[in-house]
Amino acid sequence: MSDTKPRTPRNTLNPDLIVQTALDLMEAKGTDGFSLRGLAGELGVGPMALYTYFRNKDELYDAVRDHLMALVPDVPQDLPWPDQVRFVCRGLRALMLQHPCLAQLLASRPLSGNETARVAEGLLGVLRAAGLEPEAAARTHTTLFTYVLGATTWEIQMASERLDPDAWRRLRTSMESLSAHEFPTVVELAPELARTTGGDEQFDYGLDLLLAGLEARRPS
Amino acid sequence: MSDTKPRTPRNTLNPDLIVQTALDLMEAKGTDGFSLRGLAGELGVGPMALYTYFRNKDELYDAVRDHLMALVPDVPQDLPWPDQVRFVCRGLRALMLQHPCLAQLLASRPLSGNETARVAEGLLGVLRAAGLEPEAAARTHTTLFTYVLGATTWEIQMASERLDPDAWRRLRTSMESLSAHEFPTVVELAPELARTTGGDEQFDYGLDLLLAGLEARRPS
DNA sequence: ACAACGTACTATACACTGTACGTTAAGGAG
DNA sequence: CTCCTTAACGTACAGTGTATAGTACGTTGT
Repeated sequence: MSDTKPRTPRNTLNPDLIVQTALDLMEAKGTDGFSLRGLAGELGVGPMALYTYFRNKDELYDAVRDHLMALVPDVPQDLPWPDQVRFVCRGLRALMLQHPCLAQLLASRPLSGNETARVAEGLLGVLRAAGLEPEAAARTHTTLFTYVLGATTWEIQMASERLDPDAWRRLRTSMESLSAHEFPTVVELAPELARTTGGDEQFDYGLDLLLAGLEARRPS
Repeated sequence: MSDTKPRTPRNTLNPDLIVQTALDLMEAKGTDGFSLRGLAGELGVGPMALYTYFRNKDELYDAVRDHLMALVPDVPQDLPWPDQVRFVCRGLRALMLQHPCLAQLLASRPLSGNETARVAEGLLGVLRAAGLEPEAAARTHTTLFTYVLGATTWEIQMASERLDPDAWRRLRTSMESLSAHEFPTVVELAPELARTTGGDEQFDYGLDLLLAGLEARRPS
């Protein structure tokens, strides 16, 4: 009977549960709205309980990132190598679009963890099998990764801007207030720029450019 | 005599002074260490004084971004167009490396402001003059911009990781602890990956890939 | 069976953050 | 001189991550 204190029972927490709940929260309330206190509250636990499993917020972020990277599918082996490259890059982009927090997690922390290594292994293996020398394979891998990162980060950023009607209208008016005399090309291409910001076609356009450059470079 | 309160005299503040001081602070203490209170303190003023000139922190960020974009040089007119593209992209990257906060400012806010438009005008003009159709010019502009953004953001991120010897060593050991059986290519290419992360050569490699793809695509 | 121990969690506290709200005084206009 | 706009102020609020110390539980050794 001794109702000393309604202490939460032990072993209610574990890393996987924390990571999964953190991920859910990030998607529900946005990456910036995520906080350790909010996460602890969701788990029915004091904020400091999380420090039993993660040394700090950044380490939790790393765990969430690796948890997400596990969802990048493996490369199919029965495709020409440029299509394999497309498969990996599109898969990573699709995952970033589905989990916008992944973009920030990838951009703000170094790559580490087994699942991240698995994705790198897939792409690097494709490039090596395509006949690229070690240095070219490494450079190409970094190029492709940073392109996917930049393009998709930008896409997510623009999409989230469109969601806030106030910010979106202010952006439109600031665009329209540009001097057509000072910036003729920007004003002329404004519709195209707005239309080509984001979307599968835009992403594939840049990706194909990189692949075309790769093929043009190799004797093959 | 009435020494009521040592109020700071009026008109000590103006937008340019605030922006310049904010920029100095961001470079001195890092983008994350920057705070409105710190900025106000540096200016010898209460935190709320800043709200006379900027509606919130984001608007101040926008002003700092545009202030920095003014430092991107204009495109020289007497060059072949691929070199003009290189000039703009390298110029933007150089500025981002010199002012690391610019990377975050570009990635986290939409593009607006006259100086930002000026840079876009320069690159778009080059692409149009090179014979690209409006849509292709817009797509290429977005591709180039997102590549520069992603590549340079990543470069800055990696460089700052190297500065913290503790984080750097943890990254090395986590790399070395990867199973050579599970990730043979990653382990094999680890030295190349480490060497090709960042640097002018890596940036130009990707940029040249994009330009080669562009030239291969156009009849010319 | 009972005491000891490590561990999982809690409580409190600190030094911060951005900013909403209301106040006050300086400078210019009438 | 008075009035009014406005630049800067002070206070307060609801947050943040996390350092430090304390507490109750489950397991283990005897």
